[in-house]
Order: sequence, then structure tokens, then C-alpha cells
Amino acid sequence: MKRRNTPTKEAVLSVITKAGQAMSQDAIEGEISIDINRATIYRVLNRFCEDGVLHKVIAEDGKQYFALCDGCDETHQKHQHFHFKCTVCETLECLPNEVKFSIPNGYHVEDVNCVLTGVCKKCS
Amino acid sequence: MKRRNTPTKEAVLSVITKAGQAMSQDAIEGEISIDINRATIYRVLNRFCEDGVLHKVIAEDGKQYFALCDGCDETHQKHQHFHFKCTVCETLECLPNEVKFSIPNGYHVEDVNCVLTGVCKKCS
DNA sequence: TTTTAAAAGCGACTATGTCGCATTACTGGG
DNA sequence: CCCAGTAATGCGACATAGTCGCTTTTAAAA
Ligand SMILES: [Mn+2]
Ligand SMILES: [Mn+2]
Ligand SMILES: [Zn+2]
Ligand SMILES: [Zn+2]
Repeated sequence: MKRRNTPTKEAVLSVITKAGQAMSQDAIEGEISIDINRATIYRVLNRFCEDGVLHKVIAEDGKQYFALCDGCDETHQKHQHFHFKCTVCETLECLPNEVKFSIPNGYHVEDVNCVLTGVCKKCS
Repeated sequence: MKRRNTPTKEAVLSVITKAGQAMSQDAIEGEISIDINRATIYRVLNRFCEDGVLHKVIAEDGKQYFALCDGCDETHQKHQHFHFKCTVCETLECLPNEVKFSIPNGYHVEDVNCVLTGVCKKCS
């Protein structure tokens, strides 16, 4: 199960890094120079998530967006921050603001997905 | 644009009310006694959302779940509460806990979608 | 260089959700 | 009560997102 370095991995990661924001599969495919199969892109993205390189956010359009992780590894993930999806420029960005919550006794939270939708600073 | 009363509306609302939790279209169609077209169910659900009867939540599976509103009307909506999706029993419920956040200047939030995923009290 | 298993390509497939259009059936006004 | 107007439904088609099985390719260890 050891990972290999491939041009596809590099290309995908480079596009997301350059964008500086979360991206969906189709956005990545649109920005990427080489031609990569859709299924392959998804597999690359999901592997990056497993490895703590990216994290996945589900927006209000029901689509998956992938963003760079900051300080995660395979065991410790800290994605409990808000995300903002702009309805004008369509971008989804990670906000620094941490999600704080308390839940009823007996509940065990494994994952947090918080997305605020509206108009971003640039588009206001 | 005045709404009419139809058996479909009644059936859909009754199923959701009886369930006491958020439901997806396919769950509703599965629970309902009469046979209703899929597109119709979505239209009914979306109309209920417009009218402040239901609210829509996007879970981590990317699907839309519809839950009864508590104290909303067409103009004032207060859905800034957390939701919990259990990975075992698959149910999605509204939590009483309010979502509190602060965002950078210049951002305008129009909608909030916060879902915690994990194992619920019953399934623990 | 050989080996081997991870990764990529391809096609098929499964949802999920929406839309246009023809038909049905509430409902308010007479 | 009846009719006209129009909201709501059924149906089919469609678009998109994401996954899966299988074959082929290729990175990298031996
Ligand atoms: Mn993030
Ligand atoms: Mn809710
Ligand atoms: Zn914007
Ligand atoms: Zn449960």
C-alpha cells in the first residue's frame, strides 16, 4: 500500500496549491494541463485525503470540494473550521474560525462539515 | 401563486412529521403509502422549504435531507443549528445547539449548513 | 533488468436532482 | 353547483457527480 509518485499526483496537487482555495473535480480537470481521467482524479484526491494532504468539504450544492490541509497527518486531523462558499464567484475557501459545539451526552462526533454560503469579500 | 391542498402534500408532511427526523426523498418515497412521482416529491419538498415549513440540510453524503422547521416563516428563518448524521442508523436529526461563528469583514452569510457526523446516542 | 503491485485508463453503472411538457384536479367566482 | 384558470402531478428525458470492475501501464524495489 505504499504510495508512488506519479505525474498525475503532482499535477493535481500543483493545481490546488496554485488556486489557493478548495476545488472540485471538474474545476481541477479544467485547470490541469495534461489530460487525466475523471475516475483517476477522484482516486488521487481521495488518496490525498487518506494521507492527510487534503480534506474534503461538502458544499450546499452537494458537491465535494478538496482543500489543502494545514497541519494534519494520517492520525490527527483538525478540520474543525468553517468554510465559506461564495454564490457569486463560486469559490469555496477555508476560514480560520474554529467550529465550536457541544452535543448531547452519548453522541460521538467523527467528522465536522460546516459551510457558510453567501457573498465573499471580493464580490461584495 | 397561491398554494393548493393536495393529497401529496399531506402525505409527504405526515411521513416527515411521524418520522420525527430529517428525511431524504428516497426515504420519504419508501415510507409513503400512496405512489408519488419522484420529481413531484422534490417539488413538494422545495415548496415547503420556500414556505418555511421545512428546511433543507446537505449531509456528508451530498444528499438533501428535509426537516420540519420550528418557528420559521417565509421571511424569518432560523436554521442556524447543528445537525447530526449517524453513520450507523443513517438518521439525520436537528440538534438544539445553535451555530455561532464570526467571519472576516466584508463577508455576507446567507445560509448555514453544519452537519456533525458520527454515532448517535441510540447506536452507541 | 526483472518483478510486482500501485496507479491510470476506460467504460459502464448508479444515484440524485432538475426540467419541459402534457394532463389532472384544486378552488374561487359566478 | 359549475366552470375557468392555474397550481400541481406524471412522465420522460436529461445532466451531473461519483464509483467500480477490469485491463493496461508504469514506478520503484530487488
Ligand atoms: Mn478547510
Ligand atoms: Mn435542522
Ligand atoms: Zn466571491
Ligand atoms: Zn444512530
